[in-house]
Amino acid sequence: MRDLIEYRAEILKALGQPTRLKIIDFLRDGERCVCEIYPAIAEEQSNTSRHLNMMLSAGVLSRRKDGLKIYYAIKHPEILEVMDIVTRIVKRDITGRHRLLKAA
Amino acid sequence: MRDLIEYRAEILKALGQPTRLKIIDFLRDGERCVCEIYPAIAEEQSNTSRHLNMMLSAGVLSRRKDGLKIYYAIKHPEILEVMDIVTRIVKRDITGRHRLLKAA
DNA sequence: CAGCTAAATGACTATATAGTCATATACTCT
DNA sequence: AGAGTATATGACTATATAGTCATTTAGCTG
Repeated sequence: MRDLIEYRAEILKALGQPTRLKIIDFLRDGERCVCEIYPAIAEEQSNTSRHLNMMLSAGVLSRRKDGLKIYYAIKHPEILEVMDIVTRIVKRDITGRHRLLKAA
Repeated sequence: MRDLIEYRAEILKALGQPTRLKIIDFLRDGERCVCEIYPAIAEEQSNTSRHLNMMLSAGVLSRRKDGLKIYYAIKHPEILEVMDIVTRIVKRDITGRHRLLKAA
């Protein structure tokens, strides 16, 4: 049970960062190579590579080589379920939240 | 959409840390006061308090005062859905993973 | 009010993280 | 082999994080 907690935390932490979230969003409809990902999310190639590797070793992404290119994909469909649930929470919760009061 | 990403990341980050995960697990069957939480997870009162406050402002927990005691609870039932999904991923993925090879 | 209990916070330390720039590695094609 | 493209990594900086210990704040009760 101890190890399960660490592993769960690792997955959730991998998802809990804006740049990585952008990557997850971009990978939603299938695998993409790094050369497609970093321009899409407007981050440096090296930074993107680090985040991809981080999510790979957290068990969030999978990797496939094809010649020069390396394709990353979301490893478990449930990851997208998680994202959908969190999005739902945010959208429902966002009304009346201090966070949005600055937009007023 | 920009703000949504930040907010989603904040929630997921709040869940992605072992000590906070222990708290979430402990709060699974209902609200508890700080004085129950920190002995249950075997962490210092001050450290526990910080994590609780962090999850509160991330929108993961809610807080209720009752006299001297302050009761925290999981704010959205969906948080538990997220935890269940992640647990399922971990349990399925854990076989044949380097992480578990050290136990061999 | 005095003393008690519960929770939060200040000050600090050690470590982790995100990001950048430059470079190295790996593969392809001529 | 050499040029070119795709990805990863070393070295570094700045900031964030988790944790500890000591103290403060808040509310209760005698």
